[in-house]
Amino acid sequence: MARTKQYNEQEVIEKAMSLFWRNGYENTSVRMLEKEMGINQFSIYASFGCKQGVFLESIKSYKAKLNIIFDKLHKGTDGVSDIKQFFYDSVNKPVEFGNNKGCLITNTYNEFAGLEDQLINEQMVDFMNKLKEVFIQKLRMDPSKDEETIHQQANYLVLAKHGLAAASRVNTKKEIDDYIDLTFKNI
Amino acid sequence: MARTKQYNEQEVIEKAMSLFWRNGYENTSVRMLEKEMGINQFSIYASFGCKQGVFLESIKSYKAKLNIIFDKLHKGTDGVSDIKQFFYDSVNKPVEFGNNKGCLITNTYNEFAGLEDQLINEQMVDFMNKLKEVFIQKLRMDPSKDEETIHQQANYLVLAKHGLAAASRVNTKKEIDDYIDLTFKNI
DNA sequence: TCTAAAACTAAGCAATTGCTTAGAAATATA
DNA sequence: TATATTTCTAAGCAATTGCTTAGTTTTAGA
Repeated sequence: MARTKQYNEQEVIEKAMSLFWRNGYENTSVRMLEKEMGINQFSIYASFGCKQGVFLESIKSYKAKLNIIFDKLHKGTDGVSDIKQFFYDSVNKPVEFGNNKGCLITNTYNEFAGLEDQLINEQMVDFMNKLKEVFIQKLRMDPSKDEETIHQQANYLVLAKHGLAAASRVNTKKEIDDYIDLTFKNI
Repeated sequence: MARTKQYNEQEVIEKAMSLFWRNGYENTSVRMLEKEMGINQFSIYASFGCKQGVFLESIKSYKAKLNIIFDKLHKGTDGVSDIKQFFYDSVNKPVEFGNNKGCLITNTYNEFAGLEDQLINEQMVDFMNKLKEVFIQKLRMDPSKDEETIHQQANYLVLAKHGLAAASRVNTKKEIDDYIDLTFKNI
């Protein structure tokens, strides 16, 4: 009945994600997206509605990638040391898929922290809660910890993970490793 | 010989600082600065050269304010517990001077982490190094710590401080306090 | 009191932003 | 093969960006 799409939406979102990851949301223009995604603005808007639509899809795609290390954490049976391994994975895996620095989610969290974008904030809070829940589940594996300690430590770890992601954009590997090591000395 | 300035440069920079602190650099336009500073664009450019000039002066002004708690840390004689108090001060004092969230330096650090702005990066690195130095000095007060431990812990604390500032923009007081407490548990 | 120099106002500059649209090109079905 | 329908190209939209400038107002010193 009509002409066929010349691009694959998942493929072009992957490219958009990489660009957003490198530059942040505001510093990525639709013209830059055009070039990176290899399709015209018309196609971008036809497929994703608006710039924010492209971004939200990019985040979804990123989360899907993250699920690899997230699942690993979920399935682990070693409690705290699984969380520690998750910290290491978080700073190492991103290098594997795209060589971009930091974490797209955390970068976004920081970029939008002051502003009040409901859609984006939802994505962030959702992610943070999910993270905290898994941490709690892992911490509960240690029977010596009471519930209050567990929640306190979970709070601590979520913020530490957040700080780690921010640090991984600029700090050296040694600084990062020192940080992770000492973080878990407190647990 | 000529007309006198109708504004005080330090006063208007104070207002600019508050605006940058709330919105970040990119999300603050020169039109917004006009309104907040209460002076015309001509005056802004005459006094500070360019938008970035206003920003750099704002950062200087912020650092000066920060010196109050920085000096307190410097003069302290209790080593690690001075650092811990500095962490508490860092999240409480900002509320006193302007009720803005987080830390302007850290916000800037995050906003410019990906980009490569030399002038701004200089300011950031300078601040981080200064911070690390004081931490090292305080850690050395404990004679049981060897130099390697001191440097490792200093690295850790700088990153923790950074994460804390980011967290203080969005997290609750309890989460923040949990974080500080655990951060110093094993230092 | 006059005047030269600085401070001000307000309009305007080109470039960039996110987004739209008119029209040409392609193609699955009738 | 013909056509209806979608995809694509490329130009253009108003709004906003950082910054400039022509022209007016103010004021310290001659």
